[in-house]
Amino acid sequence: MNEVWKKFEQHEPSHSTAHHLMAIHTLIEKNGYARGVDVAKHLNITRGSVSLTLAKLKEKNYVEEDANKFYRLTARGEQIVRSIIQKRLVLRAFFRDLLQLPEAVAESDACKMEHLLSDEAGREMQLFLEFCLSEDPTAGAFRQAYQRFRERRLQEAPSAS
Amino acid sequence: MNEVWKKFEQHEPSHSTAHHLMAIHTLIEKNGYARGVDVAKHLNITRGSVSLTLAKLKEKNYVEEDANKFYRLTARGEQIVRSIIQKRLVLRAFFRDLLQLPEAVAESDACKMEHLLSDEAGREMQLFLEFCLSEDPTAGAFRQAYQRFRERRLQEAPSAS
DNA sequence: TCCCGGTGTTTGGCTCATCAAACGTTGGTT
DNA sequence: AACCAACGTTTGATGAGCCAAACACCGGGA
Repeated sequence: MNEVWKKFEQHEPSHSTAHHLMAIHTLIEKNGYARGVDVAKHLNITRGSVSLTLAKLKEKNYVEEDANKFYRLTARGEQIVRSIIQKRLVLRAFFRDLLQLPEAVAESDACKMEHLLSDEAGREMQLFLEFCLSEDPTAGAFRQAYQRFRERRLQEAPSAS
Repeated sequence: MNEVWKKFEQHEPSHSTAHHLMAIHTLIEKNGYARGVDVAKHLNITRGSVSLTLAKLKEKNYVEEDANKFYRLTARGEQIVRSIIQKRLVLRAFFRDLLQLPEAVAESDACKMEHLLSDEAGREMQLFLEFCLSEDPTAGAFRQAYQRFRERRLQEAPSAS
């Protein structure tokens, strides 16, 4: 009956894959290189685990390593990282700036979902957010009206499910 | 450095757990009962797998079974199901009605994320959606303005990342 | 030169969630 | 009473990801 739910497990990239690729990207941005031990420290897991995981990601053609075991992202890896970064930013902004959730919650929710959001949804969400937070007077009026609506609601029912 | 990302794996409930509980709920709603084989068919997995998984969920006090092996949700299980249903509905409506994504994409994205969204985010999202889709004139104007904004954007750049 | 610290790899083990297949139990038919 | 079909359970296996610990390499002091 239900077929959609199974796609979750096979979802490419997995949460782990996503964060390994993101780690390499971030480390190269920051330090100019990314070795296994750097990835391990960044993700707070062991070198052994990183070694195994990155070997698989190498086979899948997401990452490469040079003669000195320094990791690089392939074009495919870069593409995935770009798409995840876009979704993370959009999700975080949505949660924080539109829904007014605390920074930490916005961050955590965005991190949990960033790799699962479809490309289409990522695009549409960005468009939507762009308009919502724009200087457009309608958008501004909307934000103010929502603000009032929300406060009224929270006063009426401080904790309704 | 990064500590948030690890919460994903330990996230309670897991995707699998969520769908087992949802299956029991749905089947009882529809048929009045839920046996192992019903859950298996509904989730499209084997009876063996269901047997093992539900044994664990019984230990975690999410489900119970009566003398005839008919499953029921405990109060804790019910609570989780309610929270997931709420998030699924909110997410689906957000994707479909606000972002105007195709039904199938909205459904699939909602299913992937429903169990990961925090309660706070679920609540705020529902509030936001309620206002956006309400009869409030400001909300109506906003929807129209966004519609125009979106179409303008899609004409300008039919496929920009 | 010898050794040690930092790094990568390998191995054995663990949990979760799945499968296939064998096995057990039970209730209804004949 | 005998049997079969439906159902639950158990077992051995798989694949992802993780850990700890042992092993392997390599380069820079002393």
